[in-house]
Amino acid sequence: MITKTKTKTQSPAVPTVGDRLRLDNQLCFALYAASGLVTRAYRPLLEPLGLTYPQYLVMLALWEQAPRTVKALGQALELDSGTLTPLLKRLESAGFVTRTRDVQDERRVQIALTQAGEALREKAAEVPVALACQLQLPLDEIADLRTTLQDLARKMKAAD
Amino acid sequence: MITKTKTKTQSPAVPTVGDRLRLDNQLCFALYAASGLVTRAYRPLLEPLGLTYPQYLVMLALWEQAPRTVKALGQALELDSGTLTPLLKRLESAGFVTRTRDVQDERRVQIALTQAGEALREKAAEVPVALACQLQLPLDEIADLRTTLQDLARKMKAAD
DNA sequence: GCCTATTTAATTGTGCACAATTGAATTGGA
DNA sequence: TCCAATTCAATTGTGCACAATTAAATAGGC
Repeated sequence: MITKTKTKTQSPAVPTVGDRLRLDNQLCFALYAASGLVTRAYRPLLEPLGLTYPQYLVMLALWEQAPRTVKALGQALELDSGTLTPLLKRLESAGFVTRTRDVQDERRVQIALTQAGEALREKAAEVPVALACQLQLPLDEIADLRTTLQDLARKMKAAD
Repeated sequence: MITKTKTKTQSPAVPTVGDRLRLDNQLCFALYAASGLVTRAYRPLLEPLGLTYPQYLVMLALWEQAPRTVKALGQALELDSGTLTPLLKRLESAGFVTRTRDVQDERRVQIALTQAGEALREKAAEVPVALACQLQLPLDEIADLRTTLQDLARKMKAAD
C-alpha cells in the first residue's frame, strides 16, 4: 500500500481535487449504493405479498396508524403526492387500501386499510427477519447504523 | 406519554409483530430516507453544473477513470444499462461525454469525457464541500458512517 | 469452420421520485 | 361577508431504476 505524500505543490492555493471527488470518498454514494442494494434485496421477499418496496413502506406506515391522510403519509415517508397518489391508486386497485375524501375538509384524502390490507400484516412480519439474515451484520450494529442514519436525517431536516 | 407495557399475551407462540414492523425500527427505511434527503440536498448544488444527481455520480466515476465501457460504469455504480444508456445519452447531448463503439469488440460502448466534461471537474470539486456543511456531522463521523455503509454493501454483495 | 452459449448494450414496459403547476377547498384578515 | 393567501391532492413533464427481452457480436468447444 502506497501512501500518497502531500508534497505535491502544483498550485498551493488550489488544493488537489482528486481525493475529494473519488467515488469511494463520497458518503452520498455509499448511501445511494447501500440503499439500492437493500431495496433490491427486498424485492424477492415482497413479490409474494404483491408489493413493491415503496408500497411496503406505505403499508408499514398504515399498519402503524390508519386511516391517514396523503399528507400524513407523505410526512412519515418523506414523499410527495406526485409519488404517493399513483402509488396509493395502485394499492387501492390491489384491494389493500381505500381512498376517501375527508368529509370535514374535502381537500384531504383519507387512506384506510381494507381487510386484505390488514391481513397482509402477518405475512409482512416475516420480511424484516428474512432481510436481516442477508445483511450479514450483528443486530446491534444494525441498530447503531439505523440510529446514526436517523440522526443524520433529523439534523438535515432541522437545518432547512 | 403512555408506555405500552409488554404484558399483552394474545398468542405467546407468535411474537407480537408490532415492534418488528415499526417504521422507525427499519434500517431499510432509515437508509431510504437518508439517501433521499442527501440526494435532494445535492440538487441545488448540481443544477448550476447542469447535472442531475445520478449524472453527477457517473461523472465522478469518469473523472476517476475514462474512457470506460458502459459495463464498467454499471459495475462501479451498481446500475444496469437500462438506467445508464438513456442517462449517458443525455450526458452526450449535454456535451460532457462521447459514446463510441469499441473497435475491438463492437458490443462494447466506450464512454469518454469531452473537454467540457473534463472542465466540469473543477466546478464539481466544490460540491462535496458545500454538501458536507449541510450534513451537520463532524468529518470523522461522516467517514465512519461511510465506511460502515461500504462494509454493509460489500457483505451483501459477497453473500450473493 | 461451424454452431451453441455467452456477452454487451439497447429497448420495452412498469413503477417510482420530484419540481412545477393546477383546481378546489379552507383559512384568516379586513 | 368578502377576498387574498394558503392548503391539499392531483396532474404534467422529466429523469431515473430495473426486470425481461432483443439484436448483434464474441468466445469456446467440437
